[in-house]
Amino acid sequence: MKINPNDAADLSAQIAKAIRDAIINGQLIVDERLPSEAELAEQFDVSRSTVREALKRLAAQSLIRTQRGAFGGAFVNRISFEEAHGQQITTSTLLLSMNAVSFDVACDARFAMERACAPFAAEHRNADHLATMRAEIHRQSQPGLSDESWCASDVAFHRALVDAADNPVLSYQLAGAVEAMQPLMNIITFTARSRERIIELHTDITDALEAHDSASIEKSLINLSTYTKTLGDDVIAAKQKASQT
Amino acid sequence: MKINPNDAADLSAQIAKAIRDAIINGQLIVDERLPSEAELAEQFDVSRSTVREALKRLAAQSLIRTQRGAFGGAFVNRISFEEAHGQQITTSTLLLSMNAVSFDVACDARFAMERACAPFAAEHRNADHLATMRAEIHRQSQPGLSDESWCASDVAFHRALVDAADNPVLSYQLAGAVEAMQPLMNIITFTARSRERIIELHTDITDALEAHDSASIEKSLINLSTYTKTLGDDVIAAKQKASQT
DNA sequence: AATTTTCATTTGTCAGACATTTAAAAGTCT
DNA sequence: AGACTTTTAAATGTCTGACAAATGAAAATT
Repeated sequence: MKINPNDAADLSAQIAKAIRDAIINGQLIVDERLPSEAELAEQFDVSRSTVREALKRLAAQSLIRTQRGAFGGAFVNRISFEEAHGQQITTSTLLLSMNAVSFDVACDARFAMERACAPFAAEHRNADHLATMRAEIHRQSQPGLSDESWCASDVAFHRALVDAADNPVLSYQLAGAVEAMQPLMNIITFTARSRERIIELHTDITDALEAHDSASIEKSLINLSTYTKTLGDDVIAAKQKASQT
Repeated sequence: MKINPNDAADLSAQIAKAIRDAIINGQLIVDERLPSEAELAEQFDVSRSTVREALKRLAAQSLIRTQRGAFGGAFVNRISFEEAHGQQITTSTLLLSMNAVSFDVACDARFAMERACAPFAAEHRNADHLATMRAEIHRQSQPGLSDESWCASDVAFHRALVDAADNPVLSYQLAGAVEAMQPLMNIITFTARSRERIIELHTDITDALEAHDSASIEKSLINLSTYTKTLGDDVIAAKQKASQT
């Protein structure tokens, strides 16, 4: 593990990169203990503070974890789906909010990916998934539900659909995309009428899932995507009109 | 921006979280300058080293960038698709390699997501995309191509297909998934015979894309997925047989 | 007016100190 | 001997103070 003296970047960034590369290409394996901060400082010929800044960078990416005490230190972390998922949400959420991604583009992406789950979900869904989805539909149909609760239930519904695919990689990718979309979805005001329509589509999806009918799931998801985009466009049009007067 | 005195976590982690939250919920906007390290140290009542460790954590997530000099400091960073993409690859690659994700599961996820692009790609593809894909197919058909070059070309081919969807959110998600899969794909030994078959399927995909025929793209992608899984299973079976003797 | 110099501010790095945590090792008691 | 307590060494966490290096603004000079 060497750092490049010609590199213009900060020393702590260079050291973080060196260690990160060692982890990625397998020179450091899961749960292996890194040398102590003092040893690393000596190896890289920098101060302990600089090493610490490098380690904090790696910790922020969940690449290492640290433990205090005599036999503690920094250990290569086995990154979990949970952690990866959390990071993906942070990154994707900011990416969408900071780069003026249009509602339609985000909506297309989200439902396209969800549609990708349909065949697997149709095959692997079990009673639990169906029960969760029907329970969420029931919650959604209760009058007086706050917009927040509605959205939370919507996420839970789609989450169950994704999980029905029984593929942790898809779940991790999709759940991240769905949650990252939430802030954008919040521009929509869900009227009683639109909720009714969405509940219809949710019911269609659940029925199709129960019938192992992948094609119908996809069809309903396309309808849902189209309808959601309509709602979004209406809000945007209303805003523009309001700003013109 | 406050830190919670009851939180057991490291001070630098708490401070990083406080600033991260402020960025996520919009209290700090893009390109806004954070207080100087000395000021932050005073605000949070910690030492400058602790503040610096917190800032390095945020820098590792591309949430801030720092600049030296009189009017420098830490600025809220507009995270780009490039950066987000890079981070996703790092995270996903490690996630797959560290969590014993089976070849089949990863393969299913990858091709399912790619299939999600098909309808959009069929609609938005232009001559450039087709040209890129045909050029990669041509490269793939050259004899004596090294395994590395073959894989690189394969990635470029699929990247072009994804980009044809003309949806940056999909591109960012998909390109990450495809690249993260590469290390797993490397277990496969691409014989001349298997390359021939894959080139056939690539040609089918490109032809269907040219014809705006989304359904055929999806069909070919399913075939490609199935075939790739067969190749993977063969390798795994061969390994098991070898280890038994 | 253009150029150069000075200067204040800020991040990057270093050195050394002490606090805190932790598990092993040593000691003590029954 | 075995269970419990104390000690101890090693590691991270935090703080202080210092200096280097970069950088843009302001002042001085040509």
